[in-house]
Amino acid sequence: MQGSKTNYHHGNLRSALIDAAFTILDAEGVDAVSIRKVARIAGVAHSAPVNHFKDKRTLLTALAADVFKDLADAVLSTLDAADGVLARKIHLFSEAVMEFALMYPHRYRLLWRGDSLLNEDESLNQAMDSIYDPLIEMLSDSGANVDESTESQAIALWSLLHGYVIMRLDNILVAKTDESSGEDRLSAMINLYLRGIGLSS
Amino acid sequence: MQGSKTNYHHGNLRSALIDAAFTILDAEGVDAVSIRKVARIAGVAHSAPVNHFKDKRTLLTALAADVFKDLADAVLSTLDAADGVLARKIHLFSEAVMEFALMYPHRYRLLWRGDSLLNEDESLNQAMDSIYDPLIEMLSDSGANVDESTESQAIALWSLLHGYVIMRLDNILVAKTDESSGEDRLSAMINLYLRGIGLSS
DNA sequence: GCGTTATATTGACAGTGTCAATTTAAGCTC
DNA sequence: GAGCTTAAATTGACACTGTCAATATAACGC
Repeated sequence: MQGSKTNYHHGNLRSALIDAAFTILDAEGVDAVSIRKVARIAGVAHSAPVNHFKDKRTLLTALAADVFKDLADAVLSTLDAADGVLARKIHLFSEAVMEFALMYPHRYRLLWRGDSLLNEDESLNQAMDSIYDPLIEMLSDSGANVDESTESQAIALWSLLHGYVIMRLDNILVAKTDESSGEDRLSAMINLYLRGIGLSS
Repeated sequence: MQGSKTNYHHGNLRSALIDAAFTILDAEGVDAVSIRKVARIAGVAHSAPVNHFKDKRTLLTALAADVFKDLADAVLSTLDAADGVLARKIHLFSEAVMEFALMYPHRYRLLWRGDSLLNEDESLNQAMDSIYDPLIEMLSDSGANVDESTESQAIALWSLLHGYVIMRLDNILVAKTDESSGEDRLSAMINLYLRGIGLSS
């Protein structure tokens, strides 16, 4: 996605900054990501990043867009390996999102920090669509026979899934009742969803 | 909940600090809440709050606990006004949460900033239970006849609801497809849920 | 009234985001 | 290649921030 090796003063500082930001993000969380720390890791002056990200918000937004794209890649590659059965695909979709969130909890959290991001940013919205569009497509050539529109079904799945995932990450409610197998509970919730859209049981 | 009028140096600084924090929170969001600003509004020195909240996390956690309690109050008072039909109660429950979130978006967001809160804090968990327990109770003497446990049903509802609400607040996905009536879409999603737990259609 | 303790102040420290002025280097035109 | 233009990076400053230590002050129990 980035350019060549070493063209300018630094090379391609932009991607170096993003790499550094991800390192901090993964290790210490969103609030620990600071422009100056990122610059320090990349080995440039504290104000160098301004040429590539005018703001902290802009930096975080770029990160979030990358995360959305990575999440989409992870999820979609899982779906490819599935047979054609919709219910099965939905289960795989959900498990893939969950797996990603557990692997990169801070990256996943960043996606939902709407108050720290430029929600109108075009490349962010494009990255979100890279998940949403396939989801819509998956649901639209389905056997689901209910009057809710496909969009509603997609939003419902995404809502249910995200709500559960974030509660797992924060250990809210879930941990109390669910000492053992989170996978099973996720699966049960997806079955509830499937019944809701009129698929199997 | 707080004590008398003016006992100590300031009176009851603790609640004054919380009031100030809510003022900032509502106006500018979670990230704008700072200990020093809160102290300034309350008219005390910048280090005075340390006696009541040793940390910024501690302050935010106290805020979140208050918000959970307020949300519980709002939701439960709505439920009281309902007849005994479970499906109706679930709709009202959801609408009440949505309404609260739209009225106090930044307060609602704070509830889900797990990485800025002391998730183990006892009074925070107690405040969460003040919503969760009635929800469990509501679902348990239900006519829902499905093998998922009541806890799973509660978690599913809460997940679905929160996921949808936060997407509305961030204008993710929802706004794209849903220019007009968010209320209707919420209602449709709850119907999906009701069908999922085996209630009506 | 006196000591103890809770509460508030003051001052300092390192760190932050952002801006303005400046230097450096790359790219382009002739 | 020389010279100009512009992008990229540096430096220094400003007003903030959270946190800590040392100090002062007022309330309370006795």
